[in-house]
Formats: sequence, structure tokens, C-alpha cells
Amino acid sequence: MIELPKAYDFKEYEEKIYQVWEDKGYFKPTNDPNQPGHDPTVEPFVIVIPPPNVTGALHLGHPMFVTTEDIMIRYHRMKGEPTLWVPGTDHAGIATQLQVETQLRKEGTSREELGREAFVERVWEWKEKYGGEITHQLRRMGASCDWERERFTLDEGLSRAVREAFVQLYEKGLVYQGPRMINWSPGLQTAVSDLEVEYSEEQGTLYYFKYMLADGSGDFLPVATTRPETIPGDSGVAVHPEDERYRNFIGKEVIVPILGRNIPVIADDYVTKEFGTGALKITPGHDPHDNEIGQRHHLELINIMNNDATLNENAGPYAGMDRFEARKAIWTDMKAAGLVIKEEPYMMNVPRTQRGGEIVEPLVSTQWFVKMDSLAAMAAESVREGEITFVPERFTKVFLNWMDNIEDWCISRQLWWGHRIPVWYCQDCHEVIVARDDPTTCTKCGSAALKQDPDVLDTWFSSGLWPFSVFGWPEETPDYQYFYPTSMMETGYDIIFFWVARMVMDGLFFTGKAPFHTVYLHGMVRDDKGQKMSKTKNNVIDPLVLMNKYGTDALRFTLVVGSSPGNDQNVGEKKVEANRNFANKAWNIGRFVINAINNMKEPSGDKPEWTLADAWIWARTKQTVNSVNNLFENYQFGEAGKQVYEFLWNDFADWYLEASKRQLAAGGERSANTALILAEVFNLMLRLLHPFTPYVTEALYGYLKEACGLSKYINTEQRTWEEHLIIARWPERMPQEEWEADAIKDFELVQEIVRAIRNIRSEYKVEPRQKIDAILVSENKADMLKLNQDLLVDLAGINEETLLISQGKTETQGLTVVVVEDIEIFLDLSASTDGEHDRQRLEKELAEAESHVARLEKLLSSPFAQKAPEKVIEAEREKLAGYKSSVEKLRERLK
RNA sequence: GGGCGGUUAGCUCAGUUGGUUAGAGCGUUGCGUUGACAUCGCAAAGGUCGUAGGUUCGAGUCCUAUACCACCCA
Repeated sequence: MIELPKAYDFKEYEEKIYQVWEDKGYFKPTNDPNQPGHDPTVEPFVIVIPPPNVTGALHLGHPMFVTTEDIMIRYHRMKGEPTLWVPGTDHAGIATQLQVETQLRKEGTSREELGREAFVERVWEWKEKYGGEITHQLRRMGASCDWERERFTLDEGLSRAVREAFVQLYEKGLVYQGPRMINWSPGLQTAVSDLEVEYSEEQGTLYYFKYMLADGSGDFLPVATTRPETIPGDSGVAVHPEDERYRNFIGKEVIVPILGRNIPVIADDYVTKEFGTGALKITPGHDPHDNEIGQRHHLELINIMNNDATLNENAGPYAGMDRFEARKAIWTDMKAAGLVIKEEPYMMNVPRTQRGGEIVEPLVSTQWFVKMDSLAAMAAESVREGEITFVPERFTKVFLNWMDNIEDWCISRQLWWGHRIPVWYCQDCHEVIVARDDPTTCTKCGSAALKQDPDVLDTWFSSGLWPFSVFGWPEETPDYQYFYPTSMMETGYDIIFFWVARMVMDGLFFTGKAPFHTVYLHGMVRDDKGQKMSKTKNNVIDPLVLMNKYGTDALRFTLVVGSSPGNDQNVGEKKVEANRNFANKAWNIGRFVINAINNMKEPSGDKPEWTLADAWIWARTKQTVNSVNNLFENYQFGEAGKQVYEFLWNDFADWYLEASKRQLAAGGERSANTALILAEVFNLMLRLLHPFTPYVTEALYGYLKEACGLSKYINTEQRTWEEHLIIARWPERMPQEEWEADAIKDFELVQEIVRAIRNIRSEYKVEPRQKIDAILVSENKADMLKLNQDLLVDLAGINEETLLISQGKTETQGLTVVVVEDIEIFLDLSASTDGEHDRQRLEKELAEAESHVARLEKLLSSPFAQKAPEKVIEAEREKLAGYKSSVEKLRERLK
């Protein structure tokens, strides 16, 4: 006999269950292409994980994506499809390098002191030690991915893919090296891509000063800037060609303050006349817009900055100063020289690095770039052609807009941790060699004096290849052939450009195929007030804390239920607690069901009629199964989870379980059949719920299966009992049958009657235990109610001995009446009744019913009755009839 | 400047082919523990669905305008 404890203790189950799943190999795909008997025609469902970075800083975004992806994976696995979820992590160049550098600093050393080789070795050691942390947590979250296929972006195979990709791009002229304006991070000492720069609105100052004319006339052009330290790099001053104020300055020369160089005044309609003074200093070396203007007007490009953000010799007297120091110094000097007009406070957009947050310096530097226009065009076309669809759909536009306005991608990083750029420079003949395999001699002059480019590639360069590199590309492995292209890319909308865009471009370019057909983007997780979580706000919720306190299932359910795709999600501890309660509710429903099976009596052999409650719960079960299937097919997981929740709690537990108690006690076939229905409905619901809350459902399934197997009276052949729920068959749609609508309608009427009586009991403060005498009078429903009088007795606390259900008038003197449609319910509340109060209540009910009658009569005499579909009109007519008979009965009572 | 999302109960949010009394969780109020569940049950209060127009027999749902909030891109 199976007996469950009173409450679900997730700590007892989670780890064990995960271990069983993994040991049994359930995470591995069926129809494995590496095994004999593989059938290539069966389409698999495949997700490659958006690789979290190895630094392993866990946040709620992780359980968010794990839950969403795991739901899809478990659903497809239960549907019997070959299902594969490939896990892995990326090497996160900057983040990881920073971690290790911090560690080194604590040890009193540095990466420079260690040297490149020793440093990289240290990072690998670090990765071995801490890199498993994040994957360990993914397991805790219940991620059912195939750990034997786990990948890391710096693995040998993936590194080969990166090299292959680089070389191919180079050979096709899509990778080039050159001096271009990039974003330089002085603290990290590396270039970063445009996407890695974030702009923050910050209070700054707008400095107004004089650009003196070189002709000695004493005239000047007033110029405003937020960055006076870049003045030494100025090579022109621009005004709008139609600006009357400055028209006669165009073509003249002005003198760079302090440095005394002469530079031209040019006209360009980029200049906004209304901004500042309407005259713009042009620093082509240190501002992306100025750079463009500079190119248009062939202005000199002057680099005034060193890599550590100090000024260089081109800055004259300011050489050696830090950029912010120089800002003060030059302004002081200009004040002294009488060149300053004024300063005013100004909100400016400050570019900062995503990582570290220091101010990024735009400057011209020699870096490697990927030429994006042709790649982006391919990606955009693929999306426009519908080869890739977005869920929610609105992200299509975001994606296309980015693709249509793409800039070349700076892929070199001045880091040591990452994929080294496969480019060698011959020290003798200066030949540039780009190769798949490390060359030993120069291809041109044969010299062995080769030096590899010191830089590494942007981490995202390898992430873009991830959907196929994980399968062994460029090798045509069985995995690659079978599992690629994948099915689904699921990730947060914040990285649509980082990952999704690059994966699409790379997939199309390198494999000729879109890497997935669907992109599902989830929203950001915020705190319970809708604030972005951040360390500075101190509102970060640690998923581990939640999981330890409420269990994994509760957290998973919280993250996905009650939100819709692509929308941000507020998470507070209260919600997780509520869902922990739901897991416990499911547990206790299971306890009850299993207990019912344990106590089954030997059936008499007669075929039992189904009760109304039986018919109703089965009809509702089918509705739920069908609806959940629809919702899953439309990626509406939140709504699907909610419907199962509501079915289990409101229909199954609150009503059917209560109704079943007497049926179970009845013995014979009635009892046996009730136990079977309980078991079957619960079984189906466990299956629907499993993708959301895998642990508690798996535990319950095990007990249910065992209980059914132990019962002498359950023919276990009637249902397939798969060994574990994780691989149990998903409940497919069940066609609706004729009887269902009536069963639902009748049961709902019973529910209404029960609720009405409960309300009266509550209103009149009748003790819950006290049975009350009742008479029900109904012309049309008396027979149905008689059949189901047990329900009224049990659920509404009616005295079974005295209950009278009749079709016509009976003696009801002194009884309190409640009306539900055409049913009059007379209750003996003589102990607590109050004539006046009663009258008021009935008048209130009458008024309400009358207002409905009036409303519906008006509606049905309006054009609605001609134009609306017959089904809708009929429903309204029925309602009207119900209210009309209520009104009639109530009026009679009030006479 | 362009774009996207949001505005529904005290709070946080659902509400996907428009169907006519708008839902949940939490919170609040009242009652209740001898076998599924106090991690609970029963009941109650609480909403002119941002505003103004429009389409329609019918609008929280579609269209237009507008206000506010948030985000993305430049």
C-alpha cells in the first residue's frame, strides 16, 4: 500500500528524480543517428541552448530560459519525437578574463607578469574549477538536456569551426583588417563592438568657446562642445550651409585654441543649426559622426589619445594627461587665453561598456572586421521569405530593422582568453597568411619567422556558429546531418542581435540553411514592482534562494505561468510561494486519488452508469486536454499552465473529489469506477503538467503507477504505464462527444444551487455541521436533481432524510427561499430566520433578475437578433428564460 | 528623431480568430481543523478595462487620435 506524507517535500525528490532521468538516458534523443537502425526521415525536435557564460553568475534569466526550453523539450519528447537539447557554455572572453585577473591581483601578480601562455593556462584551470557551477545549476532547474553532447565554445571541435569560419569569410573577402573607428575600452584595453556599448543619460556640461579667425580680424566662431579635451584633435569647424549667421565664415580658417594650428571652416548639413551655437568642431579621430564628416571633406585625422586614455604628443602641452584631467586643464588655459564664452549644464548620452561600465572612447584603430551587408541581406531575406518566424511576431520588425541598418562588426579583441585570430605575419616579407592549420613557414618567401596576430575573436563570433558547431561542423557528422538545422532558438529579447541575428547570418552563409525555423523570445525578469533587477538597487532575487525555499517546480511555474511570450515578467517571492502551494495541492490530490485506489472494493461485475459528476469531470478533462494542446501549438505556455492549474484546483479538487467521496463509499462498481476515473483524470493531468513542474509530477506518477499496479481491481492493460512520466505519452486531442455539453450544463446548474445554498448558510450563520432541511421545486429539472441529490446533500449540507425534490407545488410555509433559474430552493432556517431580512434579500435578487430580463429583452429585440450568429442568440435566449423564471418565482414569493 | 510594448480589482498580472454579467494570485473581511490538503476549505467586498472618437448587431479585444510609463534603435 502506498501512503504519502501530508505535504510535498521537494527536497526528498528533486535530486533523486533528476538522477534517475539522467541514468536512464531519457535526456538522450531517440532515433540517434549514431546508432544502428536510425531512420533519417523522422523529423527531430532540436534546441541548442543559448550558451550561458562560464563565469556562472546565476540570475533569474537562467531559470527563465531553462523553464521555457525545458517545457518545449519535454512536450516534444512526450509526443514521442526524437528530441534533443544540446547544453553548453560560452567562454565569455572579457568576463572570464576579468575574473581571473581579479584573482591574480589578489595574489599580488598580474597577467602581464605571468605571460600569455601561463595566463591562458590559469584561465583553463579556473574554468575547470568553476565552469561546472552553471551547468550544475541548470540541472537543478530540471533541464532535461543531453549532457553527453555538452559543448564549450573553446572546445577543440568548436575552435576548429571558428577557424574554418574565419578563413572562409576571409577567402570570400568578408573579413578585412583596417584602421576604422571603433569603441575602445581603456580599462579593459580592448576594442568592443557597437552592441557592447550602452548609452546612459548623464549630467554633463556644454562648454562654449571661441574659434578665432586666422585672418587676425578678431572675429570668432562660437563653438559648443561637451568634450573640450578633444580640441587638440580638431581638424575643422562645420556650420550648416544655410545658416545666415555663419555664411561668410565658410572657407575661411580658424585657429585651434592653445595649439595654434589653422583649420578650415566647412559647410555640412549634418550640423543642427539650433544645437549649441550652430557651429560644430570636427574631431575625425575621436567621434564617429565627425569621422564621417571628416571623410566627406577630406579633413585631417588626428589621433590624440593613447590606449590608456591619456593624451599623446599630438595634444601638445596636454600629452601624458588623462582625458578627464586634460579636459580641466585645457579649459583653464582657454579661460586664461580669453577664449571661453560660457558653460551650461547639459544632459548627455555617455557611452559606457556593458562590462565594467567605464566610458568608452571612440577612436581609430587597426582591427579586424566582418563585412556585414551581404550577410545581413541574406538573413533579412530569409526572414522576409518566412523561413524563420518570430514568436511573438513583433520582433520580426526589430530584427529586420537592425539587419537593414547594419554596420560592419569589429571582431578582434585585445584579450588573451578566446579564439586566437588565425592570421600570421611573415617577419621577413610581410606576407599576411590566413590559414586553417598553423603554418610553419611563409607561403610566399618560405621564411620560418612567422608571428601570429596577438588578438582573439569576439566571443559572439563563436556563438554565431553555435547552432552547427555543436554538431561538429565543418565535419559532416551524423549529428550534423540529422539534427541540423535545429527547430527552435529560444532566448531573451535582449540578445536578439547578439545571438539570433548572428546565428541566422552565419547559418545561412556557412551551411546554406537557416539554423532554426522559429525564434521564441522571452521577456526580462523584473522584481515584484517591475523594476529592473540590479546590484545597485539591491533588488536582485537569487534563484537559488527561491529554489531552496520553495522548490524548483514552484520557481519554474512562477516564471512561465501568468506571463505571455515576449513580455517582461515581475517576480516576487509571494508568487513563488503561491505556486509552491500549488505543488502541494497537486500532491494532496494525488494522496487522495491513491488512497481511493488503495481502498477499492471488489467490483460486483455490473456495468455502472456514470454519474453526472463522472460525466462532467470527464468532459472537462477532455476540454482541458484539447485546449492545452491548442495552446502548446501556439507557444502559449503560460496560458496552458494556468488552465491545468485551474482545472486541477477548481474542478477536480474542489468539486469532483468532493463528489467522489460518496461514490467511493458506495462500494461495488460505483466505487471501482470512481477510483478509475480519479486515476485516469489525474494521470492525464500529471502528463499535461509535467513540462511545467517536472519533479512533483514525476514523483506522483510513480506512486500512482505503483498504486494502480498493486490494486487487484485495476486492469492495468487499459492504459500504458510508461516507466517514468518524462517519457509518458502526451495526451493528444480527444474528439468531443454529444453528451458532453449537457453534462457540463447540468453539473453547472448543480454547482449554482450548491453555491446559492452555501451563500444563504453563510449569510444566516448556519453552523457548517448543521444539516438543513430543504425542498427543491422545479418543473424542468426535478428528475435531474433527484438523480443527483447526493451532491446537494454532501456539498451543500442538506438533511438527507428530509430532502424533497418535486416537480410541483408543496407546502413551504415559513421556509426561506432561494431561486436559481426555474428552481425554487426552500430552506428551513427557522432557527435563524428573519422575515424582514429575508424579504430584503429576495427584493434585491428580484431587482437583479429583473434588470437582466430587461437587458436581455432589449438585446434580443435589437438588430442583434437578426445579425448575430444563431448560436450566440440562442445562448442569450436561454439566459433570458432562466432569468424570467427566476423573476416569476421571486415575485410569487414576495406576494 | 524613428520604432516597439504597456496602461484591466488595493498590489502584481492573465484575458490570440470581437459574442454581450471581465478573471487569477497576493492582500482585505467573516466563518471553519475527527481522515487529500491550514503549504487548506467555504463565503464576501473590490474594476466606467488610461482618455476621446470611430468601425460593428456587439469592443478589454479592431481602427484613429491623445496622455502617461517602460524599452529598443539612431
